[in-house]
Amino acid sequence: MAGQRVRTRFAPSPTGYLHVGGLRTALYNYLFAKKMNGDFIIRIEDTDQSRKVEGAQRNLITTLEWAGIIPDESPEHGGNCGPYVQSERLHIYAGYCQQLLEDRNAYYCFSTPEELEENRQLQLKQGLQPKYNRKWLPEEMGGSMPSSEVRKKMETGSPYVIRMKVPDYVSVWFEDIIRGPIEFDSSTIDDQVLMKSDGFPTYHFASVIDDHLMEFTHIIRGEEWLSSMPKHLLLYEFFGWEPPKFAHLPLLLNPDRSKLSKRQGDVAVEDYIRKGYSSDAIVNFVALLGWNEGEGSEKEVYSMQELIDRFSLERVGKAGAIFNVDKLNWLEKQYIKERPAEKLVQSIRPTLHTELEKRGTMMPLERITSDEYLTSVVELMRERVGFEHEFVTFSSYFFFEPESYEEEGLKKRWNADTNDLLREFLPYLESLEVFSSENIETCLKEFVAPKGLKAAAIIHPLRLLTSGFSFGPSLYHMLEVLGKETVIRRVLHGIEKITVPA
RNA sequence: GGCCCCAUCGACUAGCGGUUAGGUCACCACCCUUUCAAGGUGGCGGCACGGGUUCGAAUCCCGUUGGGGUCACCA
Repeated sequence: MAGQRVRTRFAPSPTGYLHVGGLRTALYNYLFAKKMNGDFIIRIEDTDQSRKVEGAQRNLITTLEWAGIIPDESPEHGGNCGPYVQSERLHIYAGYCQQLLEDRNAYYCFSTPEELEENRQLQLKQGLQPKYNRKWLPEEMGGSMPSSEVRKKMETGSPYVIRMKVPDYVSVWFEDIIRGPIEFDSSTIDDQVLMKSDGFPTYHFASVIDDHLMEFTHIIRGEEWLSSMPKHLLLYEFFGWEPPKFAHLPLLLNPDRSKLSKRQGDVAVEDYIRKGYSSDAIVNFVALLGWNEGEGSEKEVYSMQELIDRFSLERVGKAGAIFNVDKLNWLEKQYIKERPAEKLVQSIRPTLHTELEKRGTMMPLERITSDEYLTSVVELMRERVGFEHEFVTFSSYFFFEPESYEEEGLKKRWNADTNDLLREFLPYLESLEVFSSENIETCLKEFVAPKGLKAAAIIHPLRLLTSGFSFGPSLYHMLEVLGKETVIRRVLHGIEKITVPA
């Protein structure tokens, strides 16, 4: 094991969308592998045919790649340890199962689900812990079932499962990278089903076989798997394999501290993508949910590369963490503030075009879709938006005429003279040769000074008429970007429309 | 209920025997300012409890409480 190349895996079942908890598990696996110059692999655990969802595999991988988590091996990328889909490895499991049977570490069980349930109820009624009663444990393995009975059932073609024979009263011990030593008593665990009656392996069996065959050095997975460790460890022992190192991650929690689940908010990564979160922010946020670099670091914003450089499993916490959107929102803003304008421009274009198709604009199309124009908008708005799409939706006045004027603003900023004042100011604006923020500012101040008025008397109404809102970026800069024509048109139109509040 | 895991501000966390218990988000106030943001300054707010060990415990040990996970022919 020493000196071996690190290999980690993310092994989702294709039953739906990628859960944010799954994203974090995948991320930690990825970060650890990359930090150690190793490989990160995706394996699909589709041993439950009934839960399989069409397209889920594709979706899982696409979403991970969106997040920047690119596998070195996967069903879609290939690799030397394939196939990477468990339903294509059935013959492998069958072989290993046969070995277990021969070594008397596993046995056939013909109990029906109804029988099992009945037994369970009975035990419950007697105040006992529900546990398989080992009815079909053969005589030669210490049970009470004669092998003739087993053979008889076999010959009649009765459906069966194969169970592992858990040794009585042995202590199973291992050292978790995150949690330290953990010990279990085998008497508390059941004779786990290894092979289901449909011929498919259970998770426990398939994952142990594959983890070994695919040569993973570290298994990093959610805490919900901690309690099945003894079963897995016993299997490694049966086969005489050296188990990999294990790290069980703390769970992601709902605000009420239960395991993060639907019905208490969004849990699918796609939900957050749809809302407009960037992979930068999501990855950064999720990485910090359970990990920090410690040593007095006060860094909050990490790129993927920085995470790779600094990640370590030893610094993953033990306690569950609540998925709190406030911090995510803040991170998203940090990234928007830092992101190069070209990138922002590029990413808002699609939103802009769909909006333009829907609404139509009075502004020159070539101008408002130009790099130059969009860059100005982005620079003016980047500290004021929470999501990239808000460059278009939240500040739509850069592209469309205001459809209404904020009522609160009107009430506060309008008086009987306002319309006349604006009408009088218009020619001054119109006379500006160069419609720059500096010129607009001087012009406005020179207009207002002799009247003994404050600049605010005209600043606020001007903002209201040109944007429809009482808030926004620096007025002079905003007007410059909008351009003389648009500004004059909007003011004129506004004066017509607005009647002075009584 | 059995087994297992966990426990520092509302949230994410630093802390690994001696700190005025630090940072970030959120919240509040002030400053900056034409508005809104951004930014700056400050504030609010925490070691679950009880026993030990120790000259000294947030830190080590035990217990209590609380929370979570898991007990499937699901993963």
